[in-house]
Amino acid sequence: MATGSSAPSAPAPPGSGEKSHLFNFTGISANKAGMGADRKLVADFVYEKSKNSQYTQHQLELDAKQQARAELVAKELRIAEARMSEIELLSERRKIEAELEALEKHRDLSRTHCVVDMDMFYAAVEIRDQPSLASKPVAIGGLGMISTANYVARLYGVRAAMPGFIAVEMVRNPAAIGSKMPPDELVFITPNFAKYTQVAMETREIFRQYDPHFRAMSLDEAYLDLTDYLAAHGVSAEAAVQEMRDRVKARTGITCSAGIGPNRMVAKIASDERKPDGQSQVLPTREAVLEFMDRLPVRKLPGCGKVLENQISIMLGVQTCAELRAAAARVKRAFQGRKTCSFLMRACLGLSSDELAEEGGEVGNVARKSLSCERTFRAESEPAELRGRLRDLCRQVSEDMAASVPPLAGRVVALKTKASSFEVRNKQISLIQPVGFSPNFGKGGEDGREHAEQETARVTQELYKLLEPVLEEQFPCHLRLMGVRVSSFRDQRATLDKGQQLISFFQSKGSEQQEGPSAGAGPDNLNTGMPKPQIQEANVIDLDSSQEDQRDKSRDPPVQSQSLPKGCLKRVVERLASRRAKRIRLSGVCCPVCGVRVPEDQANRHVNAHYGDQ
Amino acid sequence: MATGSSAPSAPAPPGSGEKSHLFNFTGISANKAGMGADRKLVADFVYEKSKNSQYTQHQLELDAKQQARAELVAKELRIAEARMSEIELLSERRKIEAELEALEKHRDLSRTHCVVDMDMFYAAVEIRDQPSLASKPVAIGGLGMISTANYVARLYGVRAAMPGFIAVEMVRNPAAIGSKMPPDELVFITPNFAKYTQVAMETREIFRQYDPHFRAMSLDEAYLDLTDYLAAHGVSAEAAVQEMRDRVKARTGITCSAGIGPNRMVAKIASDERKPDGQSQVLPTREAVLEFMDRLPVRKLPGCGKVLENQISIMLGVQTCAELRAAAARVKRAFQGRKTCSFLMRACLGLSSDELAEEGGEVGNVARKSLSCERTFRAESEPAELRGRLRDLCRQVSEDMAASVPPLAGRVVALKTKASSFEVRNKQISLIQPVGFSPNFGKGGEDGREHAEQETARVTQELYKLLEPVLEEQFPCHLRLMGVRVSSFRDQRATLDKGQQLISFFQSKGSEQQEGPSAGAGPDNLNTGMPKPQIQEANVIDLDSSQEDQRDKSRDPPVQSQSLPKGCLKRVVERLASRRAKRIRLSGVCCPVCGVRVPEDQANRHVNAHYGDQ
DNA sequence: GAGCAAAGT
DNA sequence: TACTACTTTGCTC
DNA sequence: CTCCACAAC
DNA sequence: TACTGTTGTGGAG
Ligand SMILES: Nc1ncnc2c1ncn2[C@H]1C[C@H](O)[C@@H](COP(=O)(O)OP(=O)(O)OP(=O)(O)O)O1
Ligand SMILES: Nc1ncnc2c1ncn2[C@H]1C[C@H](O)[C@@H](COP(=O)(O)OP(=O)(O)OP(=O)(O)O)O1
Ligand SMILES: [Mg+2]
Ligand SMILES: [Mg+2]
Ligand SMILES: [Mg+2]
Ligand SMILES: [Mg+2]
Repeated sequence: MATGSSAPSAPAPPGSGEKSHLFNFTGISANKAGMGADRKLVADFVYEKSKNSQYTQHQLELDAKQQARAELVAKELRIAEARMSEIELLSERRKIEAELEALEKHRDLSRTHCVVDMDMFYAAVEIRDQPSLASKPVAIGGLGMISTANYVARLYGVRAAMPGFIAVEMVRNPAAIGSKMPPDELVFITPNFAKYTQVAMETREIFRQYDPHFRAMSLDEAYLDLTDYLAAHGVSAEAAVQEMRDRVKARTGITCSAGIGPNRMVAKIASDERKPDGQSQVLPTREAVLEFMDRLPVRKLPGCGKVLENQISIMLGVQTCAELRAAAARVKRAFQGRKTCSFLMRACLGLSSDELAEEGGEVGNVARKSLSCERTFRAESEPAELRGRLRDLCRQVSEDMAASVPPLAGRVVALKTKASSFEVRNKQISLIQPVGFSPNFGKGGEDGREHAEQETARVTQELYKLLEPVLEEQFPCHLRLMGVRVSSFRDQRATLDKGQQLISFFQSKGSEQQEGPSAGAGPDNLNTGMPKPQIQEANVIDLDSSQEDQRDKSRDPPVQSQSLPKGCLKRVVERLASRRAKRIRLSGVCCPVCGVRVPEDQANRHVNAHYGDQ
Repeated sequence: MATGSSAPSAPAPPGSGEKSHLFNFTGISANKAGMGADRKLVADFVYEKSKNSQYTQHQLELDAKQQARAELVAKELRIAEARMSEIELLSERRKIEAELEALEKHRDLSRTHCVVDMDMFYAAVEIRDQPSLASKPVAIGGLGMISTANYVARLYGVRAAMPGFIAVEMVRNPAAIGSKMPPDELVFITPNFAKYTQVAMETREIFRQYDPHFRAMSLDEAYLDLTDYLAAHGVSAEAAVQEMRDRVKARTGITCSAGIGPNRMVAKIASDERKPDGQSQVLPTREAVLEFMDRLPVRKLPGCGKVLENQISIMLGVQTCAELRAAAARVKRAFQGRKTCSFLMRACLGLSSDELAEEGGEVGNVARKSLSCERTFRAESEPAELRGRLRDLCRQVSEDMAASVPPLAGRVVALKTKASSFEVRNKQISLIQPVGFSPNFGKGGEDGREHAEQETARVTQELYKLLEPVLEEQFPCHLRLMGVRVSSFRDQRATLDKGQQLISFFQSKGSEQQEGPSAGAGPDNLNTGMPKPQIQEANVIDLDSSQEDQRDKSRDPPVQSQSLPKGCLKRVVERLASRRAKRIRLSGVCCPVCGVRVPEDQANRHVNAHYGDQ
């Protein structure tokens, strides 16, 4: 099925009438698309709607680069394979089989994992609060960007991460994208993050009863190890999960879907199988797992995004996990030396890690590693204007650092810029002395408020003084985005809102890393494009693994939400947060973003404040 | 038509089955109600829905007090009249007629005033941006409170200042309030103040071309003196206003209505006559004006709210302006010594002031006299919690003061509280040295950001230190609202978002004030309830008037918006604002709330920030 | 001047 | 669960 | 360590 | 007019 024929090494000519086949893979790919609208037609539609935009121009360049690399590797692979003798091929095959068997030995089918994921989460909350919307196409977001859409809108091809103005046209003209829906008007709802957080906290109360150590991956998604619960209660996983989902629905009025499997990755993928309000189980046998995996498009593997999917397709001619497994030898050759290699090998066998490496944070919470704030705006050249925005970002970051528990101080500060051409740059500064707050900051109880604000102003200023010269270097420039980021925290303990990065979450440690450079090592950073780690159970193979400490595998209480815009609103709340944080005795709920306890009636406002204005 | 029979001096028994007739006048009264729903049924419905709430309990107490006072005065009036001899009556009548004639002499019909008021403003903007809402009942606000509603919703009885949860039920059950609309679901939209401000600024660009000195009374309302324009262009008022309205519609996509009359009050009332997308003119003849006024319910007079309306009804048995004029003698007796007296006398003759007393602010802008921030929350007793909220309010006020141009400093600081019983208290502190910012604050240009933030923190702290003890005095308490206000500004020049208070706007100076106590002076503060000033043209009678300087009557450029919630969001924006304010050279638009220039793409966010989160 | 209530958006 | 936010004015004590 | 790109929600 | 915001990871230089 490999395509890779005419490879335009230069950026595809924009506006050259026919759309670039490259842009194609930027659009909606095999994965979640489905339902009502034709993937290709949607991609075409989106492309047509923004053919001549800066955004598209930039995307085309990225795509072309990826495509060229993929095709080059594909070519090299073909050449290398052509060169290989039968003996070499046989030996390789045997080696691969041995490796797969080795992996197989560590397959753990003894535990029962479950992934719960709310259905069309933001949209569901809004529709719950305004049921008359249920029958209409609804998008959460605005004309600029959509965060999610209800299933009606999805029938028109509307998706998360789709610009709203395009979605509008799709709903008005369903025929153009192969949808049989009648023309309609897309209803937009500005996100109300506070509400979603509130709902999320309610769901987590329930999850906790099935696994006190569950991990929340985002506001709408949780990972549970049900093994102990099932043993203790003597119920089937199916029944327990059904009950849990019923309780979520009863408590929040919102449906969720769940996947049950012998490890988190399988459970995660399974959670998507019966998506709206359903659950599905992959039985804990090797056969069931492999059968389940085999029919999956590789894109379904968490960590396999559109770029890797395209690489696999172009380089290996592979679409499904079954094909991937069959092509294990080529995978090795194509991705050798990269984590992607063992990731793919393990993933297509349905293997993943089950441990909860609670690196850092509180009692098992995941430690935050960076904190940032960025904003898109109408492209701007005026230095004074840009400086003003930079200062706003610094203040925001400062306030967020102050509101963290414990307050943060970091040794790396970075400025992110995006030009009106969509070109992104990051410039970072490493410091000897961290910038930020002392660990005792915020302990001032009733008083010390003034001190807190002065400190925040101080950190704002320090960040600004550090980054303003960095910005200065960019002039003249025409920017549409700036962002400020702090990392390398002095104190590891600050908990993050979400639990780990899901990929390494599935893979824990172990990597593929250089087994010696191989075929795929194309020019420059060819083959670069994908970072996916590997799967890795509690008992993992770990070929290389020059990793850190392993610590106790105790699972831990969740509490958190998800990476969300911390926008303007955040401020008000943030302050409330930092203040509230000082007297935990107060009633209220824990904000999953900043971990701070806020009074219930403030919860909405509070969490909203973590998000952007827009 | 006088009612006043059974006068329950004690608060009406709550939940005593039948609703109190007192609560009746708390509800929607004669004025704008109309359309689709039966006033009384709506009032009943609302009452039934919240019969036993703290809110209603509190309202009933207020109503009972007013009702008792009104009935007492009515009784005294009746007694006094019964005592009067025929001669006394005749002499009084002659005196009154002389007074009316005196007022009449100063009637000015030479100028052409116009009031433009956007139709269902907030709702119109939202519907413009989502036209599919046009046919549905839409409310701006939430379950707690509605700011406005579209005309569809109004057919169900939904109104501004109505709690959302009641509106929901009205739309679901239209029959209950005498509406013939089919049951439906009310669509709620969270206000997006930034957008409304943007639209308002666009309308004002147009208004300015018809009267460079026009006054903006709110985001959606402007007062123009068209005299010069009409003379210069030789067009009729009707044509000019029609053209202006067309331009507003073309520019903003939103309709407005307008009233044309010989003075502002008449124009204002007229603007409501053909409300959706219409205009009406009251010709500049005494006869036309009187005919227009005569048929008006007194409630239509701006400044005559539900309490005064009720007083007039109970005390005078008067409903319309015609009756009011005929009852001039009783008006005098009932309201003598109060500004209400001359207000009513002048108003029912269709007289009002035309001058623009630009007291204070910039070149003709209206000077702000106070600045405040208040928040409602779930009733709370915990001192620590309340202190935290107090500090937030102080910070908000501090930031607003900093963002004002020029930055503010005030000599009076006040704490407002509302108990869970809805009882409101205000406690103020007068200072020798004003608290706030030096007039040069914010001149720091590119640098001085840090200083600005430290100063803001300083003022926050000063406000808090002043008010925290005041709060302390209230403990123990159970509060549902707190507010912080600063007034008595050192510097008069800070411009306000709206132009004058519309009542005194109609009356300029002149007052009725004590001509010696008369009949109505009941017990305590009987007769208290109404503040309305009088009407008063450029050539006004002004019986007493121990007023201040008169200054030049030059009209002045408007620029501003309206009193809006400055809520949490405000913060982010506010800061942007204050910063931006320092370099006015930048492109962008002027924020009507804080007067600051912000880049266009930030306008929405900016203005939104002035408003509450909710 | 302090405090409350009414009024407007 | 759920009755606003902001500003000005009038009046009383 | 710096920077970019990719991935996820 | 209008293509996000936050965090983490992998890989290359
Ligand atoms: N690209 C994005 N940008 C911003 N927010 C996002 C994005 N994708 C998802 N979100 C937010 C909105 C979603 O409701 C929420 C959960 O994401 P996700 O579970 O992937 O989809 P979903 O819950 O909306 O629908 P589904 O029914 O497919 O799960 O996270
Ligand atoms: N009680 C209130 N509380 C908060 N905001 C209000 C209130 N009343 C009005 N507003 C806001 C929302 C309105 O759209 C805007 C203008 O008010 P107004 O002109 O009186 O009504 P409207 O423009 O919504 O309808 P219309 O003028 O067509 O009767 O001010
Ligand atoms: Mg989901
Ligand atoms: Mg999810
Ligand atoms: Mg209006
Ligand atoms: Mg108005």
